[in-house]
Amino acid sequence: MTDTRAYHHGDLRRALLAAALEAVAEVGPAALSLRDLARRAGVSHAAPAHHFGDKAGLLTALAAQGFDLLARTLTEADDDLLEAGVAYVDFAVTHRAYFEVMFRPELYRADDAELIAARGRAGAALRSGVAALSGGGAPADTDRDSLAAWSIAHGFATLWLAGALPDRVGDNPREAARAVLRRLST
Amino acid sequence: MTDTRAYHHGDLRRALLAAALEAVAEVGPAALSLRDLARRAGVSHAAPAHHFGDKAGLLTALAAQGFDLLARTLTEADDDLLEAGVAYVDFAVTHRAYFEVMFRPELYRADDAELIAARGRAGAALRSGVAALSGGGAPADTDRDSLAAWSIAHGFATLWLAGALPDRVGDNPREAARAVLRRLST
DNA sequence: CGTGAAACTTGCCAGTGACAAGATTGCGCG
DNA sequence: CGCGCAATCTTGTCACTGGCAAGTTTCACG
Repeated sequence: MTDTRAYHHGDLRRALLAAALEAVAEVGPAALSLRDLARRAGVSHAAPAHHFGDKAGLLTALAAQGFDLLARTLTEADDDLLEAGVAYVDFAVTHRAYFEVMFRPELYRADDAELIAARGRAGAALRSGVAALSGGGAPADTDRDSLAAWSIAHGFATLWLAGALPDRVGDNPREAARAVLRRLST
Repeated sequence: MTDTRAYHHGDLRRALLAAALEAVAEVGPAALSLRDLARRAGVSHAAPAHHFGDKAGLLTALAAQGFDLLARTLTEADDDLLEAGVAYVDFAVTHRAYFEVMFRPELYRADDAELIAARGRAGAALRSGVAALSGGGAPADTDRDSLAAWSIAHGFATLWLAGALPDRVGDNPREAARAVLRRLST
């Protein structure tokens, strides 16, 4: 337990990102306060700016981490498209804070190199899953299929997080998602 | 042209909502500033509070208007499920400001009566469209089908708005949506 | 006409993001 | 070993925001 010393926190960047993840989960990405993060990490109110420049910089780092994690998650379930979709929804629910930042590009620097790379990896994982399933169809078909698969998984996840779905869908996101996602593959 | 007079604007509530719609389109719902709205309407910084209580109150009114508009839009294309889906996506793109507020319940009062009513109307329009198409199936099937249809349309719309879709989908949302939504009905 | 309520204003406070300038520390290089 | 320099962090400040309180103006209705 390396507790907080004066000056040279040692791992401030990571500590701030961890605090940011908590804070986003509590109040959402837009209401995030840099000064609150600083308090949580036990540093002064201007310390975060040194590591991330500004709020957008911090959220950019968070989004990149999120896309990276999503890419790894999707790669694991790559052989089964239905399970990849379920994994996508599960990711959104389990790592809600990441997910909420990732798809709100107006809050971060969408032209960040590291972020673009991580997002590309996630997209590739998705597309390869679709290609594996649809077999040797034309690339244009794969394009449309992956767009459809992504749309339905993303839509369900988003609606779930927004609490917009009717009560009858239950409280088990994986199960509910599986039932809905199945509609695509028939 | 009833220009702004001192005291008793006459139609401040409506003027503020209109200004809010513009402002949301420009900076997003989270970055909305009540004081900016007041300036746009030519009133003092505390005038909005009188009509809406606080920021959440104003966004509640906006969201309710949005759900009402969506319900009417969906009702028009009710007989054709595919076209209803296209209309949903089109609504999101055309009335982006409404759409972005509607599905961010943490920003407004989700228990508002008027809002719940409007949202119910939109949901009913969606469900009736699905029921009409799937014919005399079991209600449980209709449930799942409408969830799937809603998910794919909502997902595509959300991804489109977030700028997350690859460039190859083009710049015509209706056309692109139609291609993707077709995957569901086959 | 006049009175009470509705609509709007001015004034204030705590909190926030961003910036500037200063203090402290550790690391590399002689 | 020690010294200078750059990275890290702090303190101080400014403009802006949301929300509240109290005062002012206007309208509606008896």
